[in-house]
Amino acid sequence: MANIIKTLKGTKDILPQDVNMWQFVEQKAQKIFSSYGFKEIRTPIIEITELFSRGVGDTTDIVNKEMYTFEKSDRSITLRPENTAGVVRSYIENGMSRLSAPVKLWYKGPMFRYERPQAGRQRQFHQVGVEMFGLKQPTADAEVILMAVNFLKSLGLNDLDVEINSLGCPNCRSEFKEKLKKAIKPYLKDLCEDCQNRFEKNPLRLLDCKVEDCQKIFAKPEIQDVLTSDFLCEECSEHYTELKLYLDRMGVKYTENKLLVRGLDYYTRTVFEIKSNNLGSQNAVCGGGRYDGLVSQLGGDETPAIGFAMGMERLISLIEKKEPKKLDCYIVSNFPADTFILAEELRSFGFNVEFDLANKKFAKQLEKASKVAKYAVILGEDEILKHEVSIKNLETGTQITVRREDLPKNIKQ
RNA sequence: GCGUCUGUCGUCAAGCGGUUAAGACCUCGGAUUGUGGUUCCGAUAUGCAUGGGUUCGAAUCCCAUCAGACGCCCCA
Repeated sequence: MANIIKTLKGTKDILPQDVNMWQFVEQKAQKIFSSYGFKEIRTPIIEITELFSRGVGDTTDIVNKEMYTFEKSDRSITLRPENTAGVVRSYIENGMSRLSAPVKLWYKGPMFRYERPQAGRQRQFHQVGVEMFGLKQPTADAEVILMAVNFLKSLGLNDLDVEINSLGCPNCRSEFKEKLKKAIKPYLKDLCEDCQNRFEKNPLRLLDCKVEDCQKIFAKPEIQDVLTSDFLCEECSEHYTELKLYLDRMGVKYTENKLLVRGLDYYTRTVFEIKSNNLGSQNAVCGGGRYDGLVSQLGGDETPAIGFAMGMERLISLIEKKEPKKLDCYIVSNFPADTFILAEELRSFGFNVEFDLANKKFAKQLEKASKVAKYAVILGEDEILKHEVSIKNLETGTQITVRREDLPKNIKQ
């Protein structure tokens, strides 16, 4: 056992006994997102590195220190750390701006980030997400948030907190950033190391620092005044107000969190996050927002867009474990040639069927059947001669013998 | 990249310087060559993450490495 090969750090096998949970989430995603007119898209897992440095943002941790990047044929290639950039690339490359707006897309698949694993965080992890292109109206924001909430409800997750905020547009946001920096600057040297970094890189992130001394400084009135000031320009403010109106009318419960700042550079105006109290410190199951500047930044026409991503591992850890399904039938017989034929017949009716390929004893076969199947179909010498089969319901123990052609209608799927 | 804790069979574990390395589950075989899920027997770690060290003696103590869990940063 010493030299067996193991999965890489931060990666996991999804074993057969857990696959049904994944399928459950994927099927719900397919069903709910389709019901809003979203179409699935599958983009490559590897992309040119530039896509992410330009799309996700040079200053983000994701691009700076978390990407799996390698050189191949003089090109720098990267395993996707998220999928918005890839979907935007595809939208532009395939001329989807010529389709009638909105263009609604959803995806699922693995993402890769070189990080230290912890609860709810893997190096290879999986997301389901959606992107909607071409609509600047807050109705789009409302539909996307509503759909996220309904998707989570369909998984049986009802007690999650939805938080929303508006970051404003590039104009009003940069004004706000300057004001904030001006207010904090006098105290800069007293802040923790992380905060000092954030001050330059992303001043909005300063707000959620957990260090007590930093919090004390941020609590000062002159900083609080800036924080609570309404910095949104008229248009952004209207957009945000209208979104809240729709959410209220739809009965979506949310809290406004002025400190909510998504970590990726591309977000504008609406940002939102959906959190659970049962996940440990990585408590967001969903994060998303509007990114009106990204399509043009990646070389497409000016196109407003909004989307979200959810972490599948986090979702699955919150939903109740489901028992894997049993086989419909296990055929018990010591006549393999006849059993092959019977098994194929049953399979053609849509049943899941297995039988013993090792010619084990009758009792052993029945024991196996009771563990893996709902029915044991017994095909012995007597049955073969009379052109019959015996069907044993393994839960109730009752057994009947029927003519062979009547077998399918005596099995409940 | 930093911090804390943890690594004994496929799984869950006892052991805490001298044991033949408990036990349970799973798996396999038998009691039981056409009737299972109950029961009863039996099999399955020359091995304690890996590599060094301390010791007469190490799964037990020390160091390093690797891996896992959780937290920080950041994010889904």
